[in-house]
Amino acid sequence: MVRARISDVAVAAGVSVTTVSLVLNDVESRISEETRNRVREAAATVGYAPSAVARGLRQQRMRTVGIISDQIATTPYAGRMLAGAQDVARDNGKLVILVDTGGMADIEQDAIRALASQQVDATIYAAMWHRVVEVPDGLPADTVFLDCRPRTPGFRSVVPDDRAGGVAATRELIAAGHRRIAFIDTELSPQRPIAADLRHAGYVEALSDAGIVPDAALHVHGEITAGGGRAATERLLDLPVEVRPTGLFCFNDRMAAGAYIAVHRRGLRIPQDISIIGYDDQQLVAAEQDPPLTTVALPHYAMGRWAMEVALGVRATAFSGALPRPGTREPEHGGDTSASGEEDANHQMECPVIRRDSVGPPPAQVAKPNRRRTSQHTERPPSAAPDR
Amino acid sequence: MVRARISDVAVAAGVSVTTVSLVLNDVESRISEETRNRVREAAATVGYAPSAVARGLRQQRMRTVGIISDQIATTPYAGRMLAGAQDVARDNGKLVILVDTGGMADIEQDAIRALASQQVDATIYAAMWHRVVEVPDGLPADTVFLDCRPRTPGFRSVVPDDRAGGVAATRELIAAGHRRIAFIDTELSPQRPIAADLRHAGYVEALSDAGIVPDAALHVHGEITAGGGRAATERLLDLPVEVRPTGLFCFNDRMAAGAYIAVHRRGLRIPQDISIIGYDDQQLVAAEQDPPLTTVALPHYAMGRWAMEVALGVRATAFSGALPRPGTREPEHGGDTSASGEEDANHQMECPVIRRDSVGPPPAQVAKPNRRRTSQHTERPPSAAPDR
DNA sequence: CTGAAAGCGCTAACAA
DNA sequence: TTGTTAGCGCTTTCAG
Repeated sequence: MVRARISDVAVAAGVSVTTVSLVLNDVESRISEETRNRVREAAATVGYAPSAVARGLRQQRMRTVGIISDQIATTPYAGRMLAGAQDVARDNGKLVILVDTGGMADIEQDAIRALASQQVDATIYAAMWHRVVEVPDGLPADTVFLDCRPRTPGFRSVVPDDRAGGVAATRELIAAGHRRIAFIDTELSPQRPIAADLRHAGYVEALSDAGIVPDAALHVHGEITAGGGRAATERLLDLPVEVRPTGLFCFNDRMAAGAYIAVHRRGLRIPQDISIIGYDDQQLVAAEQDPPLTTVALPHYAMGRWAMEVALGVRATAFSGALPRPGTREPEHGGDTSASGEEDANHQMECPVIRRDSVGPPPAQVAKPNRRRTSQHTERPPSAAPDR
Repeated sequence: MVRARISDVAVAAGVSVTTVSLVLNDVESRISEETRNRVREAAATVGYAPSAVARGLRQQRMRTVGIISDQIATTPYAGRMLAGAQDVARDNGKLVILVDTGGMADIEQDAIRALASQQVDATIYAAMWHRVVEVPDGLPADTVFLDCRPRTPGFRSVVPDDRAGGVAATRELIAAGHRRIAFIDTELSPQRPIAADLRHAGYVEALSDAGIVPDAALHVHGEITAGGGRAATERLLDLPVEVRPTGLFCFNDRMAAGAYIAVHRRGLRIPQDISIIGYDDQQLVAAEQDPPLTTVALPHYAMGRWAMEVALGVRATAFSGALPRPGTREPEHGGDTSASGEEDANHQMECPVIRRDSVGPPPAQVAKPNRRRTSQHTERPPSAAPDR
């Protein structure tokens, strides 16, 4: 069976192709209702499916968007990012062409050429974990970066606000009453994720805000695995009891899972003896720890949506006006309907705390009694010097 | 800057568009080497990028393949399937258009229409976990089903061989010396995954082959979560010691993680006191258990490859000849180069056992001494009562 | 060895 | 209210 063309419908309906085109695309209502029905029936009976290719060639707009990603496979939460982008694309009548480059530069170049060839309406460059990326040659100027920040400025991008997340995680522990809070960090290798620095900065900021001076002994490092988290935690638990942390902020859930193992091996309980907070809210690991892990969620779905909304021009950003994006408006969708107004072109998305059961108050016997507790009322730590 | 067309290249090179087309597509070498170079230079200087859309319209072949999937986001290992498909597509010069339907029938219909409209060369219908699916109306007859089996026959499909995987898992335990082996199954709900029945069938088969009669008390059920696995395991551990299982085959790694918790809570050790084997080889959970979990891997990457190879016709199957797939051969790739020959159209892919540290020999004291053990020397535990 | 020209299926300017 | 027709950019047949 061969594809029916628009002319077949025209013949079947006894009208011209123009009429068919007008009717099927709901352009103006200058065609009589009767003709419209006749055309629609004819289209149905001949089994007409319009060719997006021919339409695309004529209109120079394919209604597709390309997503170039390194490593779709390696990270389990990458899917949520794609889902967010996908959903927005669908709501705007676009199809997604996905290319996984495996991080290889030559494949990346092929992908860029192929997408240009396909005349995609927009391009998203996605990384599967928050990092700084080199902008590949030939990438369209209006490309939106998802979960990564381009080294070259002038592009729109969205990344998680890892610093604020680090603040939130640390505050969660502080609010529960902890003062000795450790940060279980990744190693200081050159490929260290920038999220590590940001989360650590947030940790320091939150401590300082609470008048707690960060203790270098409580900043430990390990591989980004459960094993790494476990080893680092063991070192922390070896500390003398009066300096040993009562709260652990782990770089991610994977390391937190290792911390659980170390803590349980010592016969300590979570959160009665020690509180733990993770990061990532990784599905199938955070919620299924014993007890369920309190953590900070990475807003993958929301970031995917943001990137696609910006790429399609349904959400304005600081660069939107400056960028050459002609003919992208969808007449039938009424243009910019997002009331969100203009946002920063480099967006940082909030990482919400997911409260489960691994954070509680610190054990009573560890809370060092405050020596000069004369008329001390509010949270004023003895260690905080009034001035320097 | 406006796209350069082929005519721009022709003008720049001082030749006709025909020549440019011939040169750039490496068609016959009837063009002189000198002209070829001139054309290539001209193309480079004007920054020519051919339009896949115009080419597609002319050739009626877009070199794209559509993948329709329910739920790309929900399962963490789905990515590997897409990666497999993606890699094969790339090696064959195809681009992947991915549509996530979220399992909604109306969106699915839109997706099918949209892909037909895009004139994709092939279509893959993927589920994110092994199940039987209804074939949606309008799906092309040559669609390949990935990780699911269509209810209507006549389509090509690939799924994991869960029965053989169940056999392999159970044999792993039997080979280590276990005789009392439990199967921690999912619940018997109507939406029960077919993998559960298959793995259980494999379990029964392996036991029978080893001359062990399956004990109904050792077939327990729970939710497909760590909590479900934990509860089921606790029931098993409550059994009198002489009937209590020494080996646990869990429906999946998630439930196995729950089994770990239950076992550790009882103060038992893995694998010294009890051996555990999972299923799925779920990244970031199986390998990071303490001890690392022995499990059966789901061959997602290989299934993704298989589906794409079959969809593109680079791998033959039983239905290949019968199906109407005209004009799909790639002249430049020399057609069918896969030496694998004709395969069954409904392929079952092997699930390999991943050996880690959660399976060992059963504890000696539990091994009921064989009554007629006349000349037995090794491993005779003193605590074992000669008879009951 | 190279070029002219038809046409893939559709939209949209212009005519009627 | 409807129809004619010129392309969109490319490949490919057929002539030179």
